[in-house]
Amino acid sequence: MTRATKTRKGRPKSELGPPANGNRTRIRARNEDNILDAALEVFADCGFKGATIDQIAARAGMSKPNLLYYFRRKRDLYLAVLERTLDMWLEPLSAIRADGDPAEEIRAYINRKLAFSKLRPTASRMFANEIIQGAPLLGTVLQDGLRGIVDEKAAVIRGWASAGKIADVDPYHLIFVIWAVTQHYADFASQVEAVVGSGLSDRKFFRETEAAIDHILLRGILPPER
Amino acid sequence: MTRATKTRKGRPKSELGPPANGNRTRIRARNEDNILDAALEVFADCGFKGATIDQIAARAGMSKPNLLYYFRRKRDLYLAVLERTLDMWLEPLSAIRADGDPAEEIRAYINRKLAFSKLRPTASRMFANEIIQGAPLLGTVLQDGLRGIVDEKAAVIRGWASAGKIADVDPYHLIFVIWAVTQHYADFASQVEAVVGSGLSDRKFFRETEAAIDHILLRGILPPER
DNA sequence: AAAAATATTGACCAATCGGTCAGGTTCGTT
DNA sequence: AACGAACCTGACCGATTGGTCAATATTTTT
Repeated sequence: MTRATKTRKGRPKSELGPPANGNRTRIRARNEDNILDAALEVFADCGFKGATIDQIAARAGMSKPNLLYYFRRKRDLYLAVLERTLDMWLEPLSAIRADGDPAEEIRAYINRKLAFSKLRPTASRMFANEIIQGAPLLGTVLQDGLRGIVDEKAAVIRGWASAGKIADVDPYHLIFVIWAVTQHYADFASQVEAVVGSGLSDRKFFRETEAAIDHILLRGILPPER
Repeated sequence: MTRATKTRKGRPKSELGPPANGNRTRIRARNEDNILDAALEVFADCGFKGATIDQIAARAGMSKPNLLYYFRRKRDLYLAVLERTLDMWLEPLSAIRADGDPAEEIRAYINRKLAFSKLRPTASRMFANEIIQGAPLLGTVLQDGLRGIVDEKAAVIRGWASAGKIADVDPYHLIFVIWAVTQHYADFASQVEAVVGSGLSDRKFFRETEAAIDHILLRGILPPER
């Protein structure tokens, strides 16, 4: 109340989050990006409840009310971060081509998924956090979209198995195994690091990991000939 | 202040948590058990920060101050739950025998680990939560104990590989792959359920899972002969 | 330049939560 | 019965935190 107390009011009040006109501002685009980047890190490190808006705002270089100006609720921000990376998470699976060489398609899928774990480990960890706790906030969003793609690709893999081009393994379990293994190196990186002292960001270790996974999943553990 | 305000005081005050004499009471044993059971569920579902003492106390059928009477701090309870299941978590690996048949030892290890995921899925999820967030509270406790056993068993596996009894795969990666796959069905159960509609508690699905994992890890994905 | 829209913040609030405390009840022992 | 130890609870407190609001600063538009 420094001076002047007449008629001014800041805004129409009810909807001050989104932009009035349809398209977004330069400043808005930049800030939303910074916020989403910061939120990804903090949510991955602390989980949904553990993360605080203050923490994210500080990391994004702004005040808490300013962050809330762009994302009205913590949950909104959380879901925005997940949606932003969902496509990247699903892309490797989508890229499987039914008309390619089966063994090579699967090997390429494994390697793409591992590359994602290397490139976006925090995104992987954030998904892991959410799913471990039963996907309470992501809910059906992920699962509906997921099931369709998985069913589709499982059919492709089953076709390969029926044609004798790959071993006769259940396609769903094959997909689960690939998910499990490739994501393990991102989600449980702290454990891997504790045991062997390296992570996927180490180029040499990445190549070794890739080779070992490819070998085990494609050729198995049993000796080459008996 | 109903009446009588003379000399009585409840307790010596400073140490009222632990029992005065060495051994524990019947009531204490029962309550601690209930609390640890309840805490495991809640911590697995919500993570450390997300879980509340009230929630755990309610699930254990007692008041919050009463729970705090047995476990003075939330962190104490958290660590107690982890320690209580750590042995079960490590046991399958410890049970690997250097003088057994290599392929059978590894297959048995895989199956023991999967059985743990079936029997104690919440324990697995609680460990997963902790490790994903960098094991901030478990810290070196798990990792020190872990590394020793892993190094030991990795040496055993390496010996088998050198002797040509199994394929020449890096033993550490082999262990990571087995961890990843077997724990996946507990930690990401909600995702598995969303895709195929079943979990390890379904006997038929459990047998299928066991068979698929054994097949992929032992024999690989490539067709049996070319 | 002035008005309008957008961006930013300090101060504040209500709810939640970890933990304390004084006192009361039950249990085991003699 | 009685006495101390163990067990239990309602009430409370301080700190944290998600979210609001009025007011101000900055940018964009006319």
